[in-house]
Amino acid sequence: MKTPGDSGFAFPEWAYKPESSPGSRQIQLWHFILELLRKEECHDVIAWQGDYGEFVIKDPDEVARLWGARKCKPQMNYDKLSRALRYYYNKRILHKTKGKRFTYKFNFNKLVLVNYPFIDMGTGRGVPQSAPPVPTGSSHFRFPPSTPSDVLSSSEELRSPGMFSSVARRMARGSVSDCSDGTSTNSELEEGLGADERGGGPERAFRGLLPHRMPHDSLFRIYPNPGGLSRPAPRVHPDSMSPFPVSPCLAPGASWAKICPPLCP
DNA sequence: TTCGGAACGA
DNA sequence: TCGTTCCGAA
Repeated sequence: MKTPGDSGFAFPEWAYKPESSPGSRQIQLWHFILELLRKEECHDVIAWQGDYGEFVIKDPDEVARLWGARKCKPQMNYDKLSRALRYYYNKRILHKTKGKRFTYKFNFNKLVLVNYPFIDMGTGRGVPQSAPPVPTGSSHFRFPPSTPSDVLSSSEELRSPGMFSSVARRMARGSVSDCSDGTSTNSELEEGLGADERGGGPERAFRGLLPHRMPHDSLFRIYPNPGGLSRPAPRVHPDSMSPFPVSPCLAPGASWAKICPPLCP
C-alpha cells in the first residue's frame, strides 16, 4: 500500500543512492543496510533499535540472503556479510553494540558530515532521539550528536565526489558521548582514538583547508531527488525505536523476495 | 557470536 | 577500494 518511491523516510537521499558511493561503483553494504532499514517491510529482518542509528539484525540469514541477491552472490551468509560489516569499524561507518547480538550502530555524524560539512550542530543540546538528519526545509538542521570520536579519521575514507571532506571533522564536535538509550548496559567505548584527535586539535591539520564558504543551499542539493519524485514528506508516526520516522508498509506475511528482487544481469 | 588476518576478485 | 571467501582464535 505504498509506493515504491517511499516517502516516509527522513534520511538524505544520497545515503540511499548508489551514486553516493565513492566512484559511483556498485552498491555498498551500508547503503544496502540503510535501504533495508528505510522500509518497514523489512522490519522483520532488520530494524532500528535504540537511539541514533542503532539497528538490530533480527534475521541474519535473511539479511544475508537479501544482500547476496543484490550482489548476485547466492553463497552469501551472515558470516561473510558480517565480515564486510566489520571492515566498517575501522572506517567508522559502523561499530558494534557490544553485548547485543546482531546489533550495530551507524555513525551518522561521520556519514552526514562528510556530505554536509556545514550543518549547524553546535546547538545539539536537546536533540530529540529521533531527529532525522535531513534538511527538512533546505535550511540548516541538526542531528543527534554522538561520540566525539567518530570525527577523526586520519585519512578520508568515505567521501563521494571529493569536493568536501576534511572540513567535516572540524565541525563535527559532538559534545554528547555514550548512548543514552535504555540499554546502555556497557555503552560503547570509542577507544582512545576519540580523545586522541580532540586533544591534538583538528585545526592543526586543516588550517588552510577551509574552502571559501559555499552557499548552504547548494550543498543540500548535491543529490537531487531520485526519480523526480518529490515527496512532501507526509506525517508518518515516528517509530518509537527508529532514529528516523519511517512509514509503514508491506502486508503482513509478504515475502522479501518481492521487495528486494534479485538484480542479476 | 564476534573478531580480524589473509588471499583474492572486480 | 570494497567486499567475498575462508578460517583460526577469543
